[in-house]
Amino acid sequence: MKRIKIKALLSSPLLGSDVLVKGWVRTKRGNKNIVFITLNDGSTINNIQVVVDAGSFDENLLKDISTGACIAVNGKLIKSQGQGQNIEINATTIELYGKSDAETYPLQKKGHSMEFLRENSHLRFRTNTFGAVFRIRHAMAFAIHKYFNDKGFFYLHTPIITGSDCEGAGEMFHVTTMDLKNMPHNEGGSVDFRNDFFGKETNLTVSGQLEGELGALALGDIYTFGPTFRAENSNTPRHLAEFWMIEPEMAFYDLTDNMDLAEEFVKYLIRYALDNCREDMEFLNNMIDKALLERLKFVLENEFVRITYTEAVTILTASGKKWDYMVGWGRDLQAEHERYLVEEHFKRPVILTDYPKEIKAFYMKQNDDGKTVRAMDVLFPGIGEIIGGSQREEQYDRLLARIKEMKLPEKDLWWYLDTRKFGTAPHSGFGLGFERLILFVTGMSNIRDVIPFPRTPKNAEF
RNA sequence: UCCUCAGUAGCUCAGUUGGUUAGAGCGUCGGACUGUUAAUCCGCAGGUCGUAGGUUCGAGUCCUACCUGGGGAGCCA
Repeated sequence: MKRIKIKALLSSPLLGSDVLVKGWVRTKRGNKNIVFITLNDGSTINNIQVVVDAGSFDENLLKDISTGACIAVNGKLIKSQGQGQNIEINATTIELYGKSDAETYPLQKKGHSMEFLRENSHLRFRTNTFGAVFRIRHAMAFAIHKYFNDKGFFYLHTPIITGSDCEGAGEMFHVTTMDLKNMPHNEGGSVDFRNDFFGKETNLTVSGQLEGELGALALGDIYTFGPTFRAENSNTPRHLAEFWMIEPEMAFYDLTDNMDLAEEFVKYLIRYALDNCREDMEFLNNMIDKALLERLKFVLENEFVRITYTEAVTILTASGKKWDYMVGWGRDLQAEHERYLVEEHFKRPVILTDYPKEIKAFYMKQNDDGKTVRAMDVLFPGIGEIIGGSQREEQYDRLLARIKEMKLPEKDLWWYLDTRKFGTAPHSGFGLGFERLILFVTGMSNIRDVIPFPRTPKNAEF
């Protein structure tokens, strides 16, 4: 007999038919005569109740069916006599695949703290919350590919090991095959990488953007979606040392096109989650964040506010608020400022544009005022910056001048500069932190709980 | 990295101005119950109080350092 997934079983139940389900026991209760097993197989947040006539089964088998055990149940699908569910399975045979010692199995029937479950990341998939989160995470990954594919974007695989440290996005993890206890040094005292695997210093990528631009300036519209690495000692609920990023890069897009795409893209993903992950979303709305669905619908129904950095500074100055950090043109906006704009002043997502060039990356297109660049940050309530992007500087001379001004290693960027030398084109792009999107969509509050195996300072277990 | 709070039973927590044998709920285990819903009821077991020093007649409680975790900040996505 062929196994049926619980999701399929529940969506079109054939009452009276014999079915075979396989899954993990959530709870078991009952007495000498009748036993109820709540079974979940991960296909859906919903469980199927298995009813067992205790007299017709081996006592020891029933004893071994404890929370966490894995079983296969063959039985008849019937209308439930009880209250909590419509259908249930009247067990004919039960095969025990794997026992789960009740004394040592970490997960109880009752709830656990997020911190405890994080220490048990190998088992937390078996909880309702993490089942929901990771099903939604999958759906979002799928929707990202669908959105871009439908729009004619090409998925470009940019390298994970990189030989350049030019993006300036953060501290990098070194990649080497050399003996760490016996690193060769050259006369100046610095490490000699000439005999290393790549013959030069290499790192894990902090962004695929620069390579993405190379693709866009030939294929038109591309996107990357892959892991990125930052060796920053960031200890916050919004940062990971290893996280996934989506970076579209589009030829012939100006900053407005870029903003339009970013807004449409994020709204598409939110709508996809609401339309396709309904039960998981409702569970999270009930158990994790009562305002989740309402907030997501609000974001869908309202346009993002678009203002310039200069306008934001004016608003912040005029607010009369006492800030921990000073507001002033030329200073970067702090979390408290961004939060005020998003959560108090506008009460909706905000896109800030045209930042002072001094606080932004070298590749951003310089405005004619000589002071600002065509940057955009999309700010979300509760999360802060979810997207950072810009129109890129396509003029060779200006880009080179900026590289020199910022004392970046010009010779390492020869391939990047070549795109401006040969058939340059206006283009734009942005980066979306995948886990930050998942945070927003699920209502979870710690980024470590929306990636299966979080990598953070002092933590690489599992 | 900085600020701040916390670390006591498997889990979640209580523990009075420092004072005898450190408590509860849940879970586990044993028992009861013929339809349960994170079942219910009865009972047993379970703790070198994060680690290392120190103060004191006496430390879970006070002090110092370190470790781990939460929240906030910085860096950013």
